[in-house]
Amino acid sequence: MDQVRAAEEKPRAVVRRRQILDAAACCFRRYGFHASSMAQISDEAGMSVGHIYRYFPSKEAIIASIVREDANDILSKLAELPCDAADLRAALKDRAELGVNRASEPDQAALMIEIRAEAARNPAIGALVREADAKISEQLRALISAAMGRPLDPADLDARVEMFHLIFQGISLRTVINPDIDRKALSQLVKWTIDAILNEPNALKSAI
Amino acid sequence: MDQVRAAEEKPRAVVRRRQILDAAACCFRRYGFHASSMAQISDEAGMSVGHIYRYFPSKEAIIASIVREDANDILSKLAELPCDAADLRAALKDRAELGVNRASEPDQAALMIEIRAEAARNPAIGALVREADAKISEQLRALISAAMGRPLDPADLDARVEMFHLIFQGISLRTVINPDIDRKALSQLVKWTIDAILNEPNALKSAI
Amino acid sequence: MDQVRAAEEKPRAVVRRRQILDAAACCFRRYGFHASSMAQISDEAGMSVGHIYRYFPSKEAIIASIVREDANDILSKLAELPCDAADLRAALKDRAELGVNRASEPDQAALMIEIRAEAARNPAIGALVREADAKISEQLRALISAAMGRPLDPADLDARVEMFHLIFQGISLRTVINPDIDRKALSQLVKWTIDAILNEPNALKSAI
Amino acid sequence: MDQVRAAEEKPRAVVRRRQILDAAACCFRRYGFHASSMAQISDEAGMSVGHIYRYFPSKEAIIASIVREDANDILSKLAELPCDAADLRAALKDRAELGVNRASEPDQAALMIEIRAEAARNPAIGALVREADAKISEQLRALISAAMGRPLDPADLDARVEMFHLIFQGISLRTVINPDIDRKALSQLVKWTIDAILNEPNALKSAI
DNA sequence: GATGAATGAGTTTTCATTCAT
DNA sequence: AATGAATGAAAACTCATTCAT
Repeated sequence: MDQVRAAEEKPRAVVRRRQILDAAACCFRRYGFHASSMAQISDEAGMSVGHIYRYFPSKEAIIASIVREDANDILSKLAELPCDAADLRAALKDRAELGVNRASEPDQAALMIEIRAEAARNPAIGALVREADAKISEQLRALISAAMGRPLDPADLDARVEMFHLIFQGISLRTVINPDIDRKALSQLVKWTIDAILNEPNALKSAI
Repeated sequence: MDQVRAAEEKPRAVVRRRQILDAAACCFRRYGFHASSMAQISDEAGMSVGHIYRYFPSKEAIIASIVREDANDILSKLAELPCDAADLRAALKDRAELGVNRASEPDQAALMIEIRAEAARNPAIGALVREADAKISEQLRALISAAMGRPLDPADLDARVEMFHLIFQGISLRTVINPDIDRKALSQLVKWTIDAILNEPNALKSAI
Repeated sequence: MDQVRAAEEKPRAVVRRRQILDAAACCFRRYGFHASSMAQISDEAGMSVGHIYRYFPSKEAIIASIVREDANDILSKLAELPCDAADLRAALKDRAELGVNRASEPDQAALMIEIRAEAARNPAIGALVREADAKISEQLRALISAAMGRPLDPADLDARVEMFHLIFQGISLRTVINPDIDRKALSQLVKWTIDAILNEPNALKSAI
Repeated sequence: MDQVRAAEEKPRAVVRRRQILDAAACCFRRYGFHASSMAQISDEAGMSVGHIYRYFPSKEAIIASIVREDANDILSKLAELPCDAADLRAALKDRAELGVNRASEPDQAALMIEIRAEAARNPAIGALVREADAKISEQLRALISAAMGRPLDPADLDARVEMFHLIFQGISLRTVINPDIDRKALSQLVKWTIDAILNEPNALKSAI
């Protein structure tokens, strides 16, 4: 019986946490972090306010969890890319379309901007986002280095990494303001941009 | 003395409004729209809370004013660009560096993301931002068309316009998370990207 | 224990609402609707300000509840009167004394005038009071018709109904200004007045 | 020149006070005492807020002035009645129609109820209203005694005086709630009521 | 485990009143 | 005499959080 319990006990909590996170994400997307009240979240989660506090010590902790999940999501997507240089460049561009589509999903976009805006003002969330970003950047550094097939000056490499971040987060940002972009055309432009980022020889020298 | 007065009397209100807008922008950058209380703004403005309401009917009206000023700022920058196609392409790239520097100013960046996050949930602010965006897009459509020297499919042109928005707003977005980007390298990457956006023939056909 | 609970659980909210309404009525009588702050009401109710808002969505909703209760109170008093014409005329006059006593209770009087003053300017409360009044008037029309034993011109009947309203509400009004009226003498005058209202043949023709 | 001044100086202030009182009465009728702001009054009076304070030390002082004027108005109307008993009874009933019409003027009615409601809560205004009422009551006592042609027990007389107050103030009260009363029919009923008040022998004995 | 009643500090906004000009 | 800029205390209302049941 203890085994049955052990097998159920933990999932119970996991399920509850999921309910809460989904409900919260839903509210946050619609109203933003500050305009979503715990009462709204508990309504959406089908759970009492007080009960949420058994699973999360505060509203901010819910936000933090959502930020972490969002980062892990991206990381797992990046981990699916091949590691050998030959396929990588093609794979990166092939994936561009998927990336564009994901970044321009209204739900994804709304949450992205809400998270970044919160990171700008709330140091705790800011640290979390930066930490998550650093992990993604590390992956991107490896991918870009491999795709370009030669070592880059660190600052140059970092700038190219930023360009990757920038493009996909920028798409989400734009989606919030203008949801009617032609995704096909945008994907093509993103591919050309990736080409530019991966092909040009030296961003630092040329810049002078 | 009446003349001195006449020259100062009207500005009095203008000066007050400026004080308030500057104080508010300062608070908004640091804490966001919702975490900035009218009390904080009035402290920062060196003015009583009640007095702010002589100049703005609500907190939202202050936000709206700041949004409008931000848009006008960009529009006036775009208006400085030459209109003849010959210089335009070069000018656009020359201006890229200025644009990157502006977009990566921490103050500018923080306000940009705050405004967009607010636009995502507050319909009134959303409409204002979209309206301002539309004006900027119109300018950009003319500039890109002129620089490319030939007509583009409207959806294709719009996508290229979005790429311009996306890059500069994306830079602000990234600045909030990672303020230490090498601006020189980033400027060079942006120039290459602008080249890609202005040179490639047809984003819609290739995309198929 | 569940039964005990079931018997107490629902009343909990009812008890709370009562506490709030009683506290509010008390404040309203003493200071009026607008000079009674939610803080005062919550003090009087022995409850936090925020908690009141679990039971009433706004201060105006509290006022509306009190207005409704006041009207229901009068209606239930009228419903106790006999329906057959024979007893009615006597009953109306017998009840006059009770009516006078009720209308000249200082608490009742203060609330009555506060409600009417509010109805004069607040359209929502005005509608509520008129609606409640209409119900009472309907009752009074039936009672007067029955007591007079013959049909009256509608405008004539309505005027007599208004005289009933006027007398009892007027007593409350006067009580607020002059609480020391001799209730016995006043009751007698009211009885004579009711006689006048119920006996005279035709108010419209004579008026010409 | 001093004489000219003296003849103008005082009127200037008098005119200003009038402007303020008229504007205030207008606002008070529409929004009530508490919902009328000094800014609204000053707008209506075509005068700056600060300037009003040259003529009235506070908002309450304006209210007090209006209350006093209202009372004087009624007193001067009563003073017009004949003093000899023969005509008086007829005059009182003749005047009933005028009284009914005045009391049911919406403007008059709105102010009357606002004043009484304020008197119920604000001791200073309460005292003022009672004082004014006392003067009117004194007049009414004389008129009723004269009209009845014989001495009444003081409490009896006072009750009849109250009935007079009650009827006309009650009409104002009802007008606020139901402005569509048939004034002709109401006047007739009021005349019958006045008959009842002036004819019946002894309110105190009969009441036992 | 689960509820939701209860708190009170905090929010935006209004307004009578003062006072320098 | 006249203005209206300026104040700040108070209002209605919200909400994250706690805790008895």
